[in-house]
Amino acid sequence: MFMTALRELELRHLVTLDAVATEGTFGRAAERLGYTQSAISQQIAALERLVGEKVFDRPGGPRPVELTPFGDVVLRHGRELLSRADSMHDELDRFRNGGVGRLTVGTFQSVSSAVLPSLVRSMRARHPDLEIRGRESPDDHELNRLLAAGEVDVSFIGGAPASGFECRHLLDDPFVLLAQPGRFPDGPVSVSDLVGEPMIGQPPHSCQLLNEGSLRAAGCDPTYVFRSEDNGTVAAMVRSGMGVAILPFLCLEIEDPRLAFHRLEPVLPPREITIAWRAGRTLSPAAEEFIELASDVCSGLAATMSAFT
Amino acid sequence: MFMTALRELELRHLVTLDAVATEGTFGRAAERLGYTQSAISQQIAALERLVGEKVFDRPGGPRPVELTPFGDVVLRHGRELLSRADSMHDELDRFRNGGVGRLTVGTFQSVSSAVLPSLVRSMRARHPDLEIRGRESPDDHELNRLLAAGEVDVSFIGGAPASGFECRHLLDDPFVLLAQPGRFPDGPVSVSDLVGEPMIGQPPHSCQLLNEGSLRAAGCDPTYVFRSEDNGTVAAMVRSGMGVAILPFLCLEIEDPRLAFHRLEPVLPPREITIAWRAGRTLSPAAEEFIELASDVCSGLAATMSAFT
DNA sequence: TCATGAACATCAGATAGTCTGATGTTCATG
DNA sequence: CATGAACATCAGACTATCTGATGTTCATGA
Repeated sequence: MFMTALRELELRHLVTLDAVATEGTFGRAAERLGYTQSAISQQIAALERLVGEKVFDRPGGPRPVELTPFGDVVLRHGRELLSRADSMHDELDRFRNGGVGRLTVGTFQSVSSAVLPSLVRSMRARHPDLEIRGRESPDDHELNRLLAAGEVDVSFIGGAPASGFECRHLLDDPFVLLAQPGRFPDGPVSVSDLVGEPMIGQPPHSCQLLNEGSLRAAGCDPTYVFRSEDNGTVAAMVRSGMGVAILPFLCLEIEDPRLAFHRLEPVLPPREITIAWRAGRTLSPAAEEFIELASDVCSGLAATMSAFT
Repeated sequence: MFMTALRELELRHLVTLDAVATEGTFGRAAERLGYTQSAISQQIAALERLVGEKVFDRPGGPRPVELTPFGDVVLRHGRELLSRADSMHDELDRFRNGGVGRLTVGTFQSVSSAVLPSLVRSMRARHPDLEIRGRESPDDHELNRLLAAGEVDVSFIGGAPASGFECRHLLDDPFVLLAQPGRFPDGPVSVSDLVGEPMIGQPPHSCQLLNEGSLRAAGCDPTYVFRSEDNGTVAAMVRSGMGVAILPFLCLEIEDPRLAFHRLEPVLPPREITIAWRAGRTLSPAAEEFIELASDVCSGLAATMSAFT
């Protein structure tokens, strides 16, 4: 709760006080500030009315004015206020550029490992003073909640966002089959060949639901013998021969020789990776730029991916 | 030199921003601040014009407004500005009371030893946060110069101050004769008895000139065989029998049994101790109070002195 | 002693900003 | 679809501030 006594104080008054104290006379201060002497006289009078005491002694005649001890106190505080206002102005400018502030991003595992590293590196390189934070959750609903609550400014989402959000499509992430090498011949595997195959998957949320739905639609009602949140665990289970897995491409460690991956036929509808924000809310320039950069990085990623699949 | 861009910013705008951000709606902010909703709307619009961006997202309909990221930056800085303005207000109040600030006092040796200790103790007791400084000089001209230059706020002066100053009389400090015990019979000594007597004195400035002039006027043209700035040295020379000295009473260490002091007849015009400040200059409340206290302390001292002489 | 000029104060009028009160627009809710 | 909450806008009154002209004070120098 802020006081009421100086509510009518304007920065202009303090700028004038400073100018007069620096220049020594009302006239020169007027010249410096582009006012007339009369205006300065009236402004100082207004300031004195506001603070309740004379801030200058006017010796009269052709002698310059001089700060009173009281005026000196006002001036010292006034200069602090002005320099705070200046730094506010500077920071607003930098903020308009995306250069300062805090950007909190919602994300989930595969984006965190495949997209964020280079994206954050680019943002940091452009704006070293921007504070970038992340909140990771495997669950789209949770990410939507964080976004709605304003706990994150933007969030990657593995699918279409809930209503009340706007989003931008970044990437189609195809589902691929993960199996032991030799379990299937090289090349695409038909969904019908998976009927009855024990499967490893993630807990039933977000893209896992999408993928199970697609499989059923394609005529394969999968049986899950193991579910884990952790993609590494899923891969390990597949390596051990416990079953096969269908995962979005971005979840894979494609260099692992102990695993083979196959395209599926028919192709399942891919997981769509988007970045979302609250509808109607003004985004910070940093967030706007982040979205642009994310789009660029994902385009690059899409090109790399199409070389693999 | 302060920037120009936010010169039209008023603290009122920031108070309003804070109120709306806290209350959540323009209407409640209006109620809190005693305005109408329309006024709040216009003030926020003015603020947005000044900073160049929207500070609130207005979702429309019956939903409350919400800060934009930009508005959040403005608010954070604005609150700092407001709290600075508050602390300025507080300090001005304390200053009006004499409680803060710096008070620099010009002084000379006998005042420093006889008057200042208890005076400074009283001021400190009343105003623990007031910073009290002193500048000592044996020469009234130097003290006047310090005063004129504003290097001291008030100054004790051993006589009438130069023109351009106002002063307050504090004390009449009588000149007394200092001699070896037995050199003169107890009681008053006639000035005529000092003719031809070798004398010890101070260098020819300030009260020393006053005292020599008075002696000559009383028919005694003194011969100085030793001059020292330091009253201790003068006393030592008298003790050693080199001569006698005429000094203001306040310069004496009256407990020294190796020295006798005598009133003079006729009584020489006393040294007048005053406290001076620049004419026409507003004094700080602390300085005003210091002058009052000095006056009190010196009244007490005058009573003590009259018991001795 | 007096004219001069520097420096601040004051006044009147024009202008611009801000407040109030009434009215308009938007939109979630039932 | 009517209601009501919430912000925007508008007109009019009022106030503050600026300009330009004029007044007052006072150190200086002829």
